[in-house]
Amino acid sequence: MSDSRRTAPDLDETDLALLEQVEADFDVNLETIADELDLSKSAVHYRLNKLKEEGVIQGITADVDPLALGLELTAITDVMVAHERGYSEDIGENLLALSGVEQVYYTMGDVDFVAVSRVQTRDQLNDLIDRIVAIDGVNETSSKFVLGEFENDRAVSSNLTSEAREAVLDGDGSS
Amino acid sequence: MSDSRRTAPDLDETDLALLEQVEADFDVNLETIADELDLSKSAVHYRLNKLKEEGVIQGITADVDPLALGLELTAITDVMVAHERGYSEDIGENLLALSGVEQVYYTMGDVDFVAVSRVQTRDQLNDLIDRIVAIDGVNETSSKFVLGEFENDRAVSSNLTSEAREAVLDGDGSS
DNA sequence: AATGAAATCGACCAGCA
DNA sequence: TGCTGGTCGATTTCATT
Repeated sequence: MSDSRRTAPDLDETDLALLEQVEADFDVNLETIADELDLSKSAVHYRLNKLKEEGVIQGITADVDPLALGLELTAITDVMVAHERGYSEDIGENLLALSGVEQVYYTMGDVDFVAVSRVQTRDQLNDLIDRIVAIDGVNETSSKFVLGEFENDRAVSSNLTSEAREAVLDGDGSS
Repeated sequence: MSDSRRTAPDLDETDLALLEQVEADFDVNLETIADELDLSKSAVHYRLNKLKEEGVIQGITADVDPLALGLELTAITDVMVAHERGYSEDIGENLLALSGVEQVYYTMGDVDFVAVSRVQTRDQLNDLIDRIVAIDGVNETSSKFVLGEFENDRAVSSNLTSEAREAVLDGDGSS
């Protein structure tokens, strides 16, 4: 389960602007970013390091196009489990461990888990659903086929409501 | 809608291994990767460039921890729309445009869209759902609260079944 | 597709506001 | 604490094979 970081660091507007930049594209000169933000290269570097150390930036990664690997079929599977025990964590891990499963959410309500999967062929999809059902504790599943995706490029920082932005900037200042 | 690339490039095992590396962590020396793959730095660089040009690598980005921005509440919302027209695309865009919405899937079945959202407070969540319902064409929604996430770090390349790996490596060789 | 050399960029340091 | 400017090592680029 994601259980990242304890300390909520307070960020200023420059940090937010920087995050928006690098969350969209890190494959540029530091100088380009520096110009954009009216900062020196060193200052950008300094802030980036801090953000990494604080865990705000969890990592720098390459984004791979699933279609380029032939993963043309996407499905969303609702998973219902037998509710007796505290096995939720295990079942979540088991779901995620299945190859093809990209993301697993543990949810409140009638549905216990939502899994997003990508595969190449209908056979693989069939097989994957079989493997989900075979997990110990899984009672029932219901899958939706994904016809299209609208993606935000995962831009967390550029996707805040104005209230949310303010709340981020209102650090408690206790550092 | 994601409609990325036309040409399905054929990749070899080195490309796949390289993708797995950089998809997990790009914040390292090229030499580290080169050592890992028994290649020269230049060769690594050459292949990375090719992968970027081919669109296999869509970009290099910083991954920001939503929790660090106070986005502690995640919801998955099923959206049902009025089915008369071909407005699906518009509705998808409208959903994604709402701040707080991170990802939108267009699905087959009883549910037409699935939206994943992140916000800081219950008020923001309430407000977001109101804004979803207010979109023209949206009929009904049903939301699940997310208690936990199991994430694959979005590692597309390291998440292939053995069949899928083989299918990727069986390029048609037409380049 | 891969190499090595030349130009460029980023990481780090000491010092400063 | 956050930033500056400069240095050195690393990376990108390009001509060459």
